[in-house]
Amino acid sequence: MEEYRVAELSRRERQLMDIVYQRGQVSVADVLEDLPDQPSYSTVRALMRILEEKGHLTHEKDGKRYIYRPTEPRQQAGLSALKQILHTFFDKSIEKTVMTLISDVDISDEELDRLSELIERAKKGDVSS
Amino acid sequence: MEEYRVAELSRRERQLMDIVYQRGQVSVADVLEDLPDQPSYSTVRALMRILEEKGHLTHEKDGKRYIYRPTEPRQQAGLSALKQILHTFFDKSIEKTVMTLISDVDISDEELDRLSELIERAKKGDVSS
DNA sequence: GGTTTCATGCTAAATTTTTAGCATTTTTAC
DNA sequence: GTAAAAATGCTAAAAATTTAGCATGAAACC
Repeated sequence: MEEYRVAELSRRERQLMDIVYQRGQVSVADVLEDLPDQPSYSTVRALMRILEEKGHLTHEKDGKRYIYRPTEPRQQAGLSALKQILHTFFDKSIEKTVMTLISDVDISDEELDRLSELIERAKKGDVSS
Repeated sequence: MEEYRVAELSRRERQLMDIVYQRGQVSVADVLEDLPDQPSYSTVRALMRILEEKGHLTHEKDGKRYIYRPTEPRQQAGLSALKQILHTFFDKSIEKTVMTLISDVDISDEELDRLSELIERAKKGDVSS
């Protein structure tokens, strides 16, 4: 299986893969719906085919249309993306990253509580995700 | 000032901006050094100029060469990048994101401790970054 | 079954991106 | 000051990406 390397994707390809990962699975119509500018149906289909050729997508038939899914699992692709950002913007520091998350992104008290628990469990060596 | 929207960058442009953000400031030679494939000096310079035209970079003279910096601060650009990833891969959940960070990225016990403190302080309403 | 609808398959043109060459300018060294 | 070295400025070609058109095939409706 081809690994999902966002760095190797073109602008549009990246945009489509983001939609695919965000939705989990998509039809061409779904993708078109999420694109802020709307290229033609043909355009999107051509790109989906290219992404499939490159190994980033697979499809199966659902009635008369294709449903596309990423070949690399969401969790794994998300991890790669996070690592990239850690390296580029946060000196590979998880601390700096989490700091930014909890101070600059809206977060509820409940979520903070769950975060505490998460970290306490991690301290005890329970790192099941 | 032009906001740094990674989604609007081409493949190479993104690659260069990543190097700029990772290093903080760069000369053309620095960038060239960090590129895995090495295009010509002219090539990199042309791209830096384009990025400057688009408002993502500025330069100042250092002796006889240019030193480029991002116009948008690193912290802010990092936040945008994180938000994008949260949306695409983690259903906008900080919890899911941090879970991935602490379970799938190498992290020391000391770092976990500092993370705890960080979150405890945030709970008390201290969100200074 | 025939027709309509809605999807894909394939191809090629338009545009954008990426690249490098050569001229020019600025600094450095003598 | 002059020459050499090392940078930038500008331009245009090559390559890749993005786009859409038209042909074809499958499902839905009557």
